[in-house]
Amino acid sequence: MNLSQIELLRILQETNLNLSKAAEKMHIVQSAVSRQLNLFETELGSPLFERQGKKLVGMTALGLKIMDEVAIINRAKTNIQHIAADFLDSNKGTLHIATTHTQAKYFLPTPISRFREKYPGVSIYMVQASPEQLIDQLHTHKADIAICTERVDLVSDLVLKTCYEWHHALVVPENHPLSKGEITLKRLSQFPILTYSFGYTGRSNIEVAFKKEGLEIDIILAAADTDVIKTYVRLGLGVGLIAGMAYDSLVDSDLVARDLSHLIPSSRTKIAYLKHNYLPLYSQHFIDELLIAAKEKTY
Amino acid sequence: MNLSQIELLRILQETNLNLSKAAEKMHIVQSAVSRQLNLFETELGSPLFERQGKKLVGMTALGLKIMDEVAIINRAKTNIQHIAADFLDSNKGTLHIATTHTQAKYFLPTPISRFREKYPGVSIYMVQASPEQLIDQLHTHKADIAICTERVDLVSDLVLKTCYEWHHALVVPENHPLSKGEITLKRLSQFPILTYSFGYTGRSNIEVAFKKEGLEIDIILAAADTDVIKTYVRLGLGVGLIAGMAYDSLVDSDLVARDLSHLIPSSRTKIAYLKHNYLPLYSQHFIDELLIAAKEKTY
DNA sequence: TAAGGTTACGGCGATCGTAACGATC
DNA sequence: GATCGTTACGATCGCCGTAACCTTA
Repeated sequence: MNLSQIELLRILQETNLNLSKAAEKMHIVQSAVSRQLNLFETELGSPLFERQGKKLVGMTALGLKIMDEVAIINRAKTNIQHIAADFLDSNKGTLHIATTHTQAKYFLPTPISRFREKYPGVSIYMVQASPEQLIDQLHTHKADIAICTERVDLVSDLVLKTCYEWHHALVVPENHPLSKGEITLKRLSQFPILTYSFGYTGRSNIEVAFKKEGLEIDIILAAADTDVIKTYVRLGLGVGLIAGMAYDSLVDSDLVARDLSHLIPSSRTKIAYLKHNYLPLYSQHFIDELLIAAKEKTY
Repeated sequence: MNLSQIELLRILQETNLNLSKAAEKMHIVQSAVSRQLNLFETELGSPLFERQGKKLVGMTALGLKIMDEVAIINRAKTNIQHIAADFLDSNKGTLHIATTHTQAKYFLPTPISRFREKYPGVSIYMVQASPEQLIDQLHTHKADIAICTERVDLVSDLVLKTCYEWHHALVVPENHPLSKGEITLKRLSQFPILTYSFGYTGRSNIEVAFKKEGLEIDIILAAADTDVIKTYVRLGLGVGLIAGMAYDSLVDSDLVARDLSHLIPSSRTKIAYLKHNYLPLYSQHFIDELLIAAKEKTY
């Protein structure tokens, strides 16, 4: 048994049990991969893969049992490499951040630019994704840290830190009836609403609030992106329900924002990363930076 | 990085950082070990060990950080091998049981002989040890399963199963004053006592019981071994406090046993094994056998 | 016939063993 | 001088790549 055989198993999983593609990923020829797999199987004494003819079509019971351990080994192996690299120069490295549009545009700029000043040697990669995909990005090691609001509570192998709490805001054009007077859910529900797509940026809290009161809402536009919402609010299509931090009093001076914290439950934006993954020192400092930035703002 | 380098690190720990002994354990010459260590250190970019001259005298901060991951990899590696071996022939293998004298003599014979009938291909090794050592036996992989009463609750990386609950018994020669009449702690405390060594077989519960009543006891013999206690009870040195299951009405017919369940809190004998270790099927059946035997008896 | 996998064979490189040397107690 | 570790060098064994071959969609 050796580490490349272990890695091979992982890669085979990623490539739908395709030896040729696995060979490509490992930068060796396909025959070598075939041989290594057979060697490993004969060493263990029984096959790890179901075969139809010569093609791999699935894993045997043994294979499945072993894959857990394989994942553990691969993780620990890269952890060792990361720990060592971090130890060598803790100011150098890469940081892959997965997040949604709202966070990327309205929250992250400050902490990221501060972080860049402290760690000019760290290359930052931003991966924008839908909330559902964020966790997957972590699991597939395409991202080290995910920042988002929805759907992160379910998974158990994540470390979660609450970053900040925020409220929704209503945005309407100036002179819109809702720019004045008391706002209630009932009054809100009488206007066509523009807000986030399902699964995005606290959308579920909006659902909950209206449902509780037994009110139907007419969502005529659901976007992943606050800017799209604002654009159509400006065009008069309806009223916008957006995250509080997404209202910029300078740029959006033609819109009126009104706090909805008394109507819609607050949302929590969270930082998530894999429990068993090594995070370099600078990553931990980045998280600190996020938490500091979060404290400075209130939405 | 390769698996033998990872294993080398583990073995170096076990051998007090002695390269020569590590080489011996790995069945290669010492120079090869030296080279592999240097290769690994240069691959990672910084040393893992503190050196005085050429001798290894400790681990660097990096080395210490990495050892956790090393342990994980080694464990997963042997797990894979065990899983495969188990899959190949689940009726063959070895089972190392660590336990104390009392369990070995009075509890284990039945479940072990039943187990041997079902799994004649499994070689059973019994490792007798003091309760303190038992957990260590698990950690050093000298034992797969530990069975004992004391001091197993502290450690977190163990799976614990309560095997059975038992009470202490008093044993005295026939015609001894305590062979008749009501027994109280106070009355007991007036006789010289023979019982288990500290840390053994529910001894701590005895301490607790007397201390609660503010009674001093005069322990004139503390043994790891019930038979020693009985022997000296027979010689009239004092009264014996032993585990209920250690009284055998056939062999010990010259002694009178009296239940102390109303005086001394009951003890729990537990089965312990490492959380992240693969247990072969037969081991799990052995545990089942233990639990069955436990139910059949009452002490 | 293209795509995926196996088997045979030759060559190269990684790693081992021998051995001589250096250091420390 | 005994113990422990490093370095040099030759030999070996493992693993890769090329290539021919097999099988199935």
